[in-house]
Amino acid sequence: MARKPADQSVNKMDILLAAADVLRRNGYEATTMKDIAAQVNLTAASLYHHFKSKDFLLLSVLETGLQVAIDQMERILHTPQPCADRLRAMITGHIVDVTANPAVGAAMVFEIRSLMNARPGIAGSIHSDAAFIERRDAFFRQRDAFENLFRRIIKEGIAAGEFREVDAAVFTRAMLGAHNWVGVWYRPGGRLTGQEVAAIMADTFITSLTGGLAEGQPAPLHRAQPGR
Amino acid sequence: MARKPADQSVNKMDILLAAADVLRRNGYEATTMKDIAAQVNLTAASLYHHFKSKDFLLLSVLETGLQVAIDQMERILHTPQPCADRLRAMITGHIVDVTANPAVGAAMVFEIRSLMNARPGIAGSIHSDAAFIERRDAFFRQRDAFENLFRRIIKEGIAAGEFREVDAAVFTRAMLGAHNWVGVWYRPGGRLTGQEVAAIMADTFITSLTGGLAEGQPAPLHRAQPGR
DNA sequence: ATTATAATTAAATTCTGATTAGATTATTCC
DNA sequence: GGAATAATCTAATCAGAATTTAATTATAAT
Repeated sequence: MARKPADQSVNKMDILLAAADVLRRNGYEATTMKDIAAQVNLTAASLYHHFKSKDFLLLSVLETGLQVAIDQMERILHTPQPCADRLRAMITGHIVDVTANPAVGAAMVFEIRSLMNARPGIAGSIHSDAAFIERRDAFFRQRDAFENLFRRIIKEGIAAGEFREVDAAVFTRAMLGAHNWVGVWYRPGGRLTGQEVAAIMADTFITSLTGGLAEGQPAPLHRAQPGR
Repeated sequence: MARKPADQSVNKMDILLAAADVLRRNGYEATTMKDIAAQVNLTAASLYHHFKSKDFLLLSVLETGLQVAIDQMERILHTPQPCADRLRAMITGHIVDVTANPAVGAAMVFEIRSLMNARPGIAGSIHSDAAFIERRDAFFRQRDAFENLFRRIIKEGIAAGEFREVDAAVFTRAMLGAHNWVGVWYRPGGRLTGQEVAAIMADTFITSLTGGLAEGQPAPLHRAQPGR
């Protein structure tokens, strides 16, 4: 046919990564197409060759980030280890992802709402586009599925007697809130690596579930000295 | 002097609450002065009688929300109870606040970045206003102070032997991430009340620190059955 | 009642930013 | 080399939004 990805051309993935980065800094509404374009040495108009609209671009960023995370979790989940070990792997996997690419991680936290509000017809987005709504809803289903992966293994661990009885829904959200927040405060090159942060966080939640008594990494416990 | 708060007039606090609500739904950039004004039956122009600019309005929303939280924490903190009990009170206090007013809670999560980016001179905000920068920086100092309240009591608990040794910085952020996230998913009238959510969350983190062995609420623990 | 001022408004101003239209340039296939 | 198409650009278009200005209305104190 014609022109291939060459020197001056960028592909969609380049744009998505650049967009994620700009989004992390500025947020969806404050990010202009020009900002994103500048990041990959294009003009705003050029972006419309790759994406139908700003909304679709955002959606693509989020879809990509989420899919990576889900794939990884699924892989871990179907492993024949104790629940605690699998959960530990899931937590560290997720957090390492987030620290490796804080832009996407932060977008996942902050831009969800913009996506929800990208209502067709309503001032702002002009998508009478059923296509958009459909893809957006699919994204939200995926996100729920992601949350469910965690919820499920917690329930499994409780059923197996590995974990104490907790409210799986709230516990899961506490975890995911903590994970998501990492994308906000984590800075590469700081005191801790992504791996280290991940290990600490996993320890935090696994200890909460097992009381620090079960298998897994050692979780040194000072016996409480009642009464301060 | 003249006109007092009467029928048609609204006071600043009315506007702040309304603004928090609109902000939660739309986010800072997507929220127009008109949106906020409509919420209190005013026109956009009227808001400028009460607030110097949109940035100042946002800042006021956040300041108010944070101050409420800090006051409450301080009160709890200077109580002569074991660290675990004080921490529990702090967690539940914070989360009940968030669930009682998810708008402010969510703003605290989502709008922080808009506030950071409200740079004077830079396209968008026109504050060459040193006043704005000063107040904004003061806000960030307050936010750090808030985080420190939690960090401090964790360290105190570790020193007292009540808590196991954790990385206080990361643990604190895990907690606050979980708390903040509540403002995002919590819906009044759902399965759980704010109090219930708060209790579960407090339990989650305190158990992680004490191994469920110390004082405090009972944290039933199924002995792990090693090897699934 | 008069006056001073607080609260509000409608209308104008000015900018920014998403999106479109119409070329232009580069690349591959024949 | 020519045809077809991809990738990009420049220059409009167009709407929405923050802020300003210049009135207008209401209230309290004198």
